[in-house]
Amino acid sequence: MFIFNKNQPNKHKHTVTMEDSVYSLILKGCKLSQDLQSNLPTIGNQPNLLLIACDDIIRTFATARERINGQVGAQAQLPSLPGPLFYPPMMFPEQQLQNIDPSLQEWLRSSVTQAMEDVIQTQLLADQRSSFTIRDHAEGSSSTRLRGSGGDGQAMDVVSDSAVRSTTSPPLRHRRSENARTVMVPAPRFGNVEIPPEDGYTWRKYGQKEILNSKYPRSYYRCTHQKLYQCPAKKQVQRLDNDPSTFEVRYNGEHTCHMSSTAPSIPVSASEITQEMSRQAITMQQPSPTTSLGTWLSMEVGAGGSGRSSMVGGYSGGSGNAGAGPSTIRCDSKDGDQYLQVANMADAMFNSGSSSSNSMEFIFPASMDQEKWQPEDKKD
DNA sequence: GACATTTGACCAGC
DNA sequence: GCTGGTCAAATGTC
Repeated sequence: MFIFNKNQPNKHKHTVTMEDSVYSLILKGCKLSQDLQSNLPTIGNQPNLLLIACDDIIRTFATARERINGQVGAQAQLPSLPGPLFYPPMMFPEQQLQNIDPSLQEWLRSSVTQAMEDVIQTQLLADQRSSFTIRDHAEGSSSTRLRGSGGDGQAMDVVSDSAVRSTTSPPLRHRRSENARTVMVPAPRFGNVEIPPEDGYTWRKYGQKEILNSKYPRSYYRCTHQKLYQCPAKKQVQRLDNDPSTFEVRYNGEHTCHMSSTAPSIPVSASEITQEMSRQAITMQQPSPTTSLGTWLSMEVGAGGSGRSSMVGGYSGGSGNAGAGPSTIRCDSKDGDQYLQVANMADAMFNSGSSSSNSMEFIFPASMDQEKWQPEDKKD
Protein backbone atom coordinates (compact mmCIF):
# COMPACT_ATOMS: atom_id res chain seq x y z
CA MET A 1 0.00 0.00 0.00
CA PHE A 2 1.35 3.34 -0.90
CA ILE A 3 1.76 5.71 2.00
CA PHE A 4 1.67 9.38 1.41
CA ASN A 5 4.99 10.92 2.36
CA LYS A 6 5.14 14.64 2.83
CA ASN A 7 8.89 14.54 2.57
CA GLN A 8 8.73 13.26 -0.95
CA PRO A 9 6.06 15.39 -2.51
CA ASN A 10 7.11 14.69 -6.07
CA LYS A 11 7.08 10.97 -5.76
CA HIS A 12 3.91 9.35 -6.99
CA LYS A 13 2.66 12.81 -7.65
CA HIS A 14 -0.47 11.82 -9.47
CA THR A 15 -1.50 9.22 -6.95
CA VAL A 16 -0.89 11.55 -4.08
CA THR A 17 -2.94 14.26 -5.66
CA MET A 18 -5.87 12.02 -6.32
CA GLU A 19 -5.86 10.31 -2.97
CA ASP A 20 -5.12 13.42 -1.05
CA SER A 21 -8.10 14.96 -2.73
CA VAL A 22 -10.37 12.16 -1.53
CA TYR A 23 -8.99 12.35 1.97
CA SER A 24 -9.31 16.11 1.94
CA LEU A 25 -12.91 15.89 0.88
CA ILE A 26 -13.73 13.49 3.64
CA LEU A 27 -11.90 15.57 6.18
CA LYS A 28 -13.71 18.61 4.86
CA GLY A 29 -16.96 16.77 5.38
CA CYS A 30 -15.92 16.01 8.91
CA LYS A 31 -15.05 19.62 9.48
CA LEU A 32 -18.41 20.73 8.13
CA SER A 33 -20.06 18.28 10.47
CA GLN A 34 -18.03 19.66 13.32
CA ASP A 35 -19.08 23.18 12.43
CA LEU A 36 -22.68 22.12 12.20
CA GLN A 37 -22.54 20.54 15.60
CA SER A 38 -20.99 23.58 17.20
CA ASN A 39 -23.56 25.83 15.55
CA LEU A 40 -26.51 23.66 16.43
CA PRO A 41 -27.45 25.70 19.51
CA THR A 42 -27.86 28.79 17.35
CA ILE A 43 -29.28 27.39 14.12
CA GLY A 44 -30.98 24.35 15.49
CA ASN A 45 -34.37 25.99 15.15
CA GLN A 46 -33.75 27.28 11.65
CA PRO A 47 -34.63 24.50 9.23
CA ASN A 48 -33.38 26.37 6.18
CA LEU A 49 -29.93 26.80 7.60
CA LEU A 50 -29.87 23.24 8.80
CA LEU A 51 -30.85 22.09 5.35
CA ILE A 52 -28.06 24.06 3.73
CA ALA A 53 -25.52 22.78 6.21
CA CYS A 54 -26.64 19.18 5.75
CA ASP A 55 -26.60 19.56 1.99
CA ASP A 56 -23.04 20.84 2.12
CA ILE A 57 -21.96 17.85 4.14
CA ILE A 58 -23.74 15.42 1.89
CA ARG A 59 -22.38 17.06 -1.21
CA THR A 60 -18.84 16.90 0.12
CA PHE A 61 -19.04 13.22 0.92
CA ALA A 62 -20.84 12.53 -2.33
CA THR A 63 -18.02 14.15 -4.25
CA ALA A 64 -15.52 12.07 -2.35
CA ARG A 65 -17.53 9.03 -3.13
CA GLU A 66 -17.61 9.84 -6.82
CA ARG A 67 -13.87 10.18 -6.90
CA ILE A 68 -13.41 6.95 -5.04
CA ASN A 69 -15.76 5.24 -7.39
CA GLY A 70 -14.02 6.71 -10.38
CA GLN A 71 -10.64 5.56 -9.23
CA VAL A 72 -11.88 2.15 -8.34
CA GLY A 73 -13.46 1.79 -11.73
CA ALA A 74 -10.17 2.65 -13.40
CA GLN A 75 -8.22 0.13 -11.39
CA ALA A 76 -8.16 -3.55 -10.85
CA GLN A 77 -11.41 -4.85 -9.55
CA LEU A 78 -11.60 -4.99 -5.83
CA PRO A 79 -12.41 -8.23 -4.11
CA SER A 80 -15.93 -8.95 -3.18
CA LEU A 81 -16.78 -7.73 0.25
CA PRO A 82 -19.74 -8.76 2.29
CA GLY A 83 -20.18 -5.46 4.05
CA PRO A 84 -18.66 -2.97 6.43
CA LEU A 85 -18.78 -5.29 9.39
CA PHE A 86 -16.46 -7.76 7.78
CA TYR A 87 -13.81 -5.34 6.73
CA PRO A 88 -10.41 -5.88 8.25
CA PRO A 89 -9.50 -3.25 10.81
CA MET A 90 -8.55 -0.22 8.84
CA MET A 91 -6.27 2.58 9.84
CA PHE A 92 -5.17 5.69 8.14
CA PRO A 93 -1.47 5.87 7.56
CA GLU A 94 0.18 7.67 10.40
CA GLN A 95 1.33 10.43 8.11
CA GLN A 96 -2.22 10.97 7.06
CA LEU A 97 -3.37 11.21 10.63
CA GLN A 98 -0.76 13.78 11.33
CA ASN A 99 -2.33 15.91 8.67
CA ILE A 100 -5.63 15.93 10.46
CA ASP A 101 -6.37 18.99 12.49
CA PRO A 102 -5.91 17.98 16.15
CA SER A 103 -9.13 19.70 17.07
CA LEU A 104 -10.88 17.66 14.42
CA GLN A 105 -9.32 14.50 15.79
CA GLU A 106 -10.54 15.41 19.22
CA TRP A 107 -13.99 16.12 17.89
CA LEU A 108 -14.07 12.83 16.08
CA ARG A 109 -13.07 11.09 19.25
CA SER A 110 -15.49 12.78 21.56
CA SER A 111 -18.40 14.06 19.58
CA VAL A 112 -19.20 11.68 16.83
CA THR A 113 -20.18 9.01 19.28
CA GLN A 114 -22.65 11.31 20.96
CA ALA A 115 -23.86 12.63 17.65
CA MET A 116 -24.55 9.15 16.40
CA GLU A 117 -26.47 8.35 19.52
CA ASP A 118 -28.49 11.50 18.98
CA VAL A 119 -29.22 10.35 15.46
CA ILE A 120 -30.28 6.97 16.76
CA GLN A 121 -32.56 8.63 19.26
CA THR A 122 -34.05 10.78 16.54
CA GLN A 123 -34.62 7.78 14.35
CA LEU A 124 -36.14 6.00 17.28
CA LEU A 125 -38.71 8.72 17.63
CA ALA A 126 -39.48 8.47 13.95
CA ASP A 127 -39.61 4.73 14.28
CA GLN A 128 -42.11 4.96 17.05
CA ARG A 129 -44.34 7.02 14.81
CA SER A 130 -44.03 4.66 11.91
CA SER A 131 -45.80 1.42 11.39
CA PHE A 132 -42.55 -0.44 11.77
CA THR A 133 -42.86 -0.88 15.47
CA ILE A 134 -42.90 -3.86 17.66
CA ARG A 135 -46.11 -4.88 19.25
CA ASP A 136 -46.24 -5.43 22.91
CA HIS A 137 -47.64 -8.64 24.09
CA ALA A 138 -50.29 -6.69 25.92
CA GLU A 139 -51.67 -5.45 22.65
CA GLY A 140 -52.38 -9.00 21.72
CA SER A 141 -52.63 -8.69 17.97
CA SER A 142 -52.58 -12.23 16.76
CA SER A 143 -51.92 -11.24 13.20
CA THR A 144 -49.06 -8.89 13.80
CA ARG A 145 -46.09 -9.91 11.76
CA LEU A 146 -43.86 -7.13 10.62
CA ARG A 147 -41.01 -7.82 8.35
CA GLY A 148 -37.79 -5.93 8.54
CA SER A 149 -34.41 -6.96 7.37
CA GLY A 150 -31.47 -8.29 9.27
CA GLY A 151 -28.06 -6.75 9.24
CA ASP A 152 -26.74 -9.22 6.75
CA GLY A 153 -29.60 -8.84 4.41
CA GLN A 154 -31.68 -11.49 5.97
CA ALA A 155 -35.16 -10.75 7.04
CA MET A 156 -36.09 -10.20 10.60
CA ASP A 157 -39.62 -10.57 11.77
CA VAL A 158 -41.17 -8.81 14.65
CA VAL A 159 -44.15 -10.64 15.94
CA SER A 160 -46.42 -10.44 18.83
CA ASP A 161 -46.29 -13.10 21.46
CA SER A 162 -49.63 -14.40 20.42
CA ALA A 163 -48.52 -14.70 16.85
CA VAL A 164 -45.49 -16.69 17.91
CA ARG A 165 -47.56 -18.94 20.07
CA SER A 166 -50.03 -19.61 17.39
CA THR A 167 -47.39 -20.78 14.96
CA THR A 168 -44.40 -22.11 16.81
CA SER A 169 -45.15 -22.87 20.41
CA PRO A 170 -47.72 -24.61 22.48
CA PRO A 171 -50.08 -22.37 24.42
CA LEU A 172 -48.36 -20.45 27.18
CA ARG A 173 -49.61 -21.15 30.59
CA HIS A 174 -47.90 -19.00 33.10
CA ARG A 175 -45.30 -16.50 34.11
CA ARG A 176 -45.27 -14.72 30.82
CA SER A 177 -44.77 -11.01 31.32
CA GLU A 178 -47.51 -8.84 29.95
CA ASN A 179 -44.84 -6.58 28.57
CA ALA A 180 -42.90 -9.28 26.82
CA ARG A 181 -41.83 -8.52 23.29
CA THR A 182 -40.70 -11.09 20.81
CA VAL A 183 -38.35 -10.52 17.93
CA MET A 184 -37.50 -13.02 15.26
CA VAL A 185 -33.80 -12.72 14.53
CA PRO A 186 -31.95 -14.54 11.78
CA ALA A 187 -28.85 -16.44 12.79
CA PRO A 188 -25.60 -14.93 11.57
CA ARG A 189 -24.36 -16.34 8.31
CA PHE A 190 -20.82 -16.30 9.56
CA GLY A 191 -19.08 -16.96 12.80
CA ASN A 192 -20.98 -18.49 15.63
CA VAL A 193 -24.36 -19.22 14.17
CA GLU A 194 -25.48 -20.72 17.43
CA ILE A 195 -26.00 -17.34 18.99
CA PRO A 196 -28.29 -14.58 17.75
CA PRO A 197 -26.72 -11.30 16.66
CA GLU A 198 -25.58 -8.73 19.12
CA ASP A 199 -28.36 -6.35 20.08
CA GLY A 200 -26.36 -3.63 21.73
CA TYR A 201 -26.72 -4.70 25.31
CA THR A 202 -24.57 -7.01 27.29
CA TRP A 203 -26.33 -10.09 28.62
CA ARG A 204 -25.37 -12.72 31.08
CA LYS A 205 -26.67 -16.19 30.54
CA TYR A 206 -28.16 -17.64 33.68
CA GLY A 207 -29.88 -20.72 32.48
CA GLN A 208 -30.72 -23.08 29.69
CA LYS A 209 -33.66 -25.37 29.53
CA GLU A 210 -34.89 -28.10 27.28
CA ILE A 211 -38.38 -27.16 26.25
CA LEU A 212 -41.06 -29.71 25.77
CA ASN A 213 -41.84 -30.40 22.12
CA SER A 214 -38.99 -28.20 21.02
CA LYS A 215 -35.91 -29.46 19.30
CA TYR A 216 -33.73 -26.67 20.61
CA PRO A 217 -33.12 -25.56 24.18
CA ARG A 218 -34.14 -22.16 25.44
CA SER A 219 -31.44 -19.93 26.85
CA TYR A 220 -32.12 -17.40 29.56
CA TYR A 221 -30.24 -14.15 29.77
CA ARG A 222 -30.37 -11.22 32.13
CA CYS A 223 -28.78 -7.82 31.82
CA THR A 224 -25.15 -7.85 32.89
CA HIS A 225 -25.86 -4.77 34.98
CA GLN A 226 -28.69 -6.34 36.87
CA LYS A 227 -26.91 -6.28 40.18
CA LEU A 228 -25.18 -2.97 39.71
CA TYR A 229 -28.20 -1.02 38.52
CA GLN A 230 -31.05 -3.33 39.45
CA CYS A 231 -31.75 -3.54 35.73
CA PRO A 232 -34.70 -5.92 35.32
CA ALA A 233 -34.21 -6.61 31.62
CA LYS A 234 -34.15 -10.24 30.60
CA LYS A 235 -34.35 -12.13 27.40
CA GLN A 236 -34.97 -15.66 26.27
CA VAL A 237 -33.44 -17.02 23.12
CA GLN A 238 -34.61 -20.11 21.31
CA ARG A 239 -34.22 -21.42 17.80
CA LEU A 240 -37.38 -22.12 15.92
CA ASP A 241 -38.14 -25.75 15.34
CA ASN A 242 -39.34 -25.18 11.84
CA ASP A 243 -36.63 -22.69 10.98
CA PRO A 244 -33.35 -23.30 12.81
CA SER A 245 -31.80 -20.35 11.08
CA THR A 246 -34.10 -18.06 13.00
CA PHE A 247 -34.04 -17.23 16.66
CA GLU A 248 -37.02 -16.23 18.68
CA VAL A 249 -35.79 -13.64 21.12
CA ARG A 250 -38.18 -12.65 23.84
CA TYR A 251 -37.46 -9.52 25.84
CA ASN A 252 -38.86 -9.09 29.29
CA GLY A 253 -38.51 -5.92 31.28
CA GLU A 254 -37.05 -2.61 30.24
CA HIS A 255 -33.44 -1.69 30.62
CA THR A 256 -32.89 0.81 33.38
CA CYS A 257 -29.13 0.51 33.37
CA HIS A 258 -28.68 3.08 30.59
CA MET A 259 -30.33 5.68 32.79
CA SER A 260 -27.37 5.57 35.10
CA SER A 261 -24.68 8.11 34.40
CA THR A 262 -22.07 5.41 34.64
CA ALA A 263 -23.92 2.71 32.85
CA PRO A 264 -23.82 2.02 29.14
CA SER A 265 -25.71 4.72 27.33
CA ILE A 266 -26.93 2.81 24.33
CA PRO A 267 -30.63 2.31 24.70
CA VAL A 268 -31.56 -0.53 22.44
CA SER A 269 -35.09 -1.68 22.62
CA ALA A 270 -36.47 -4.35 20.43
CA SER A 271 -37.83 -1.73 18.09
CA GLU A 272 -34.40 -0.17 17.86
CA ILE A 273 -32.97 -3.48 16.83
CA THR A 274 -35.64 -3.73 14.22
CA GLN A 275 -35.02 -0.22 13.04
CA GLU A 276 -31.27 -0.68 12.94
CA MET A 277 -31.46 -3.93 11.06
CA SER A 278 -33.81 -2.51 8.52
CA ARG A 279 -31.69 0.55 8.10
CA GLN A 280 -28.61 -1.57 7.51
CA ALA A 281 -30.29 -3.61 4.88
CA ILE A 282 -31.58 -0.79 2.77
CA THR A 283 -30.11 -0.87 -0.68
CA MET A 284 -29.08 2.62 -1.48
CA GLN A 285 -28.58 3.99 -4.93
CA GLN A 286 -28.11 7.59 -3.94
CA PRO A 287 -26.90 9.18 -0.77
CA SER A 288 -29.45 10.84 1.38
CA PRO A 289 -29.48 12.39 4.80
CA THR A 290 -30.66 9.11 6.21
CA THR A 291 -28.26 7.07 4.18
CA SER A 292 -25.48 5.31 5.96
CA LEU A 293 -22.64 6.79 4.03
CA GLY A 294 -20.26 4.06 4.97
CA THR A 295 -22.56 1.37 3.77
CA TRP A 296 -23.24 3.30 0.65
CA LEU A 297 -19.56 3.89 0.03
CA SER A 298 -18.58 0.37 0.75
CA MET A 299 -21.27 -1.08 -1.41
CA GLU A 300 -20.09 1.01 -4.29
CA VAL A 301 -16.42 0.51 -3.66
CA GLY A 302 -16.78 -3.19 -3.14
CA ALA A 303 -17.51 -3.75 -6.76
CA GLY A 304 -18.86 -7.17 -7.43
CA GLY A 305 -19.89 -7.56 -3.82
CA SER A 306 -22.81 -9.55 -2.73
CA GLY A 307 -24.76 -6.47 -1.89
CA ARG A 308 -25.08 -7.79 1.60
CA SER A 309 -25.05 -5.23 4.32
CA SER A 310 -24.27 -5.95 7.90
CA MET A 311 -24.60 -4.76 11.43
CA VAL A 312 -21.69 -2.53 12.17
CA GLY A 313 -20.07 -3.32 15.44
CA GLY A 314 -20.84 -6.88 14.78
CA TYR A 315 -21.34 -9.65 17.12
CA SER A 316 -19.11 -9.77 20.09
CA GLY A 317 -19.51 -12.73 22.28
CA GLY A 318 -18.53 -13.08 25.88
CA SER A 319 -15.10 -14.28 24.96
CA GLY A 320 -14.29 -11.01 23.33
CA ASN A 321 -14.31 -12.26 19.80
CA ALA A 322 -14.99 -9.47 17.42
CA GLY A 323 -17.22 -9.89 14.45
CA ALA A 324 -19.47 -12.60 13.30
CA GLY A 325 -17.78 -12.84 9.98
CA PRO A 326 -14.32 -13.76 8.92
CA SER A 327 -11.81 -12.13 11.18
CA THR A 328 -9.76 -10.98 8.28
CA ILE A 329 -10.49 -10.33 4.70
CA ARG A 330 -7.55 -9.97 2.49
CA CYS A 331 -7.54 -7.20 -0.01
CA ASP A 332 -5.21 -8.11 -2.79
CA SER A 333 -5.37 -4.77 -4.44
CA LYS A 334 -2.77 -2.47 -3.00
CA ASP A 335 -4.49 0.59 -4.31
CA GLY A 336 -7.81 -0.77 -3.27
CA ASP A 337 -6.65 -0.77 0.33
CA GLN A 338 -6.76 2.94 0.52
CA TYR A 339 -10.20 3.20 -0.92
CA LEU A 340 -11.39 0.58 1.48
CA GLN A 341 -9.85 2.57 4.25
CA VAL A 342 -11.70 5.62 3.18
CA ALA A 343 -14.89 3.66 3.04
CA ASN A 344 -14.12 2.14 6.40
CA MET A 345 -13.47 5.48 7.98
CA ALA A 346 -16.72 6.82 6.68
CA ASP A 347 -18.38 3.65 7.75
CA ALA A 348 -16.94 3.87 11.21
CA MET A 349 -18.16 7.42 11.49
CA PHE A 350 -21.60 7.11 10.07
CA ASN A 351 -22.53 3.52 10.21
CA SER A 352 -21.44 2.48 13.60
CA GLY A 353 -24.58 1.41 15.34
CA SER A 354 -23.86 0.22 18.82
CA SER A 355 -20.15 -0.04 18.85
CA SER A 356 -19.24 3.57 18.61
CA SER A 357 -16.15 3.28 20.72
CA ASN A 358 -14.83 0.60 18.47
CA SER A 359 -15.55 2.79 15.55
CA MET A 360 -13.40 5.50 16.94
CA GLU A 361 -10.67 2.95 17.39
CA PHE A 362 -11.03 2.28 13.71
CA ILE A 363 -10.23 5.85 12.94
CA PHE A 364 -7.79 6.76 15.67
CA PRO A 365 -6.30 3.65 17.16
CA ALA A 366 -4.90 4.08 20.61
CA SER A 367 -1.59 2.69 19.56
CA MET A 368 -0.50 3.56 16.10
CA ASP A 369 1.60 0.53 15.57
CA GLN A 370 2.74 1.07 12.06
CA GLU A 371 3.71 -2.53 11.65
CA LYS A 372 0.07 -3.40 11.69
CA TRP A 373 -0.35 -1.20 8.69
CA GLN A 374 2.18 -2.97 6.68
CA PRO A 375 0.80 -4.05 3.39
CA GLU A 376 0.32 -7.73 2.98
CA ASP A 377 3.30 -8.05 0.69
CA LYS A 378 5.60 -6.24 3.13
CA LYS A 379 4.79 -8.39 6.10
CA ASP A 380 6.83 -11.43 7.11
C1' DG B 1 -9.53 -12.38 41.04
C1' DA B 2 -13.31 -11.02 38.29
C1' DC B 3 -16.59 -12.31 35.35
C1' DA B 4 -18.73 -15.49 32.24
C1' DT B 5 -21.02 -20.02 31.13
C1' DT B 6 -22.75 -24.58 32.35
C1' DT B 7 -25.84 -27.47 34.57
C1' DG B 8 -28.39 -29.85 38.16
C1' DA B 9 -31.58 -28.57 41.66
C1' DC B 10 -35.27 -26.03 43.27
C1' DC B 11 -39.51 -23.17 43.04
C1' DA B 12 -43.96 -22.01 41.54
C1' DG B 13 -47.86 -21.69 38.10
C1' DC B 14 -51.04 -24.49 35.89
C1' DG C 1 -47.25 -33.86 38.80
C1' DC C 2 -45.58 -31.53 34.79
C1' DT C 3 -43.23 -27.84 33.04
C1' DG C 4 -41.01 -23.32 32.57
C1' DG C 5 -38.20 -20.08 34.98
C1' DT C 6 -34.56 -19.17 38.24
C1' DC C 7 -30.83 -20.14 41.50
C1' DA C 8 -26.31 -21.19 42.66
C1' DA C 9 -22.23 -24.09 42.78
C1' DA C 10 -18.81 -25.72 39.70
C1' DT C 11 -16.06 -24.67 36.08
C1' DG C 12 -13.81 -21.99 32.39
C1' DT C 13 -11.58 -17.89 30.49
C1' DC C 14 -8.97 -13.81 30.56
